[in-house]
Amino acid sequence: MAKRYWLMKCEPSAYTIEDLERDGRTSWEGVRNYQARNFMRDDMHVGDGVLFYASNADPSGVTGTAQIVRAGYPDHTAWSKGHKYFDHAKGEDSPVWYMVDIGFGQRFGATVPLETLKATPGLEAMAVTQKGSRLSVQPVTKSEFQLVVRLGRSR
DNA sequence: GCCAACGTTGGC
DNA sequence: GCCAACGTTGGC
Repeated sequence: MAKRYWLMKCEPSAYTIEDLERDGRTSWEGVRNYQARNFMRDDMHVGDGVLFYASNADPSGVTGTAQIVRAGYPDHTAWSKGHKYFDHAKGEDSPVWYMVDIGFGQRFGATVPLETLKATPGLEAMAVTQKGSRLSVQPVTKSEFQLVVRLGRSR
């Protein structure tokens, strides 16, 4: 299985690359979008690379990297009553929502801002640089991943 | 905080 | 199956 690459968004008020550096690894629960769910359930594999993207941040952008350390498994928070991600329509017998675990990779010296991503040749096709793109889990190519890492390391 | 763009829901 | 209404996302 060839290694794949992903970009995952999170608001800093929920979780940051600094949190991941401290924790070492974390579970990526709470995704309630079918397209993102499909990527996590079907296409993510241990060892895949992840660009960690801070949304609604100042500035928004890629703050570091991670890797998949556990492939897709049912998101139990969807059927935990009272949990903030509880989804009453779904039962434990037929999981609808999935999550993965990610491990810390590296923290960039500074955020690679969205503005920079948009202005960098070779990154034009990234979903995150498209207007109106809201997908919180999205595939990126190997060259896009490597380009962003290079931008991050030089900061 | 504003608001445009998007995804989902539900009436018909 | 259409589409208006609604809730959410996320840049600014």
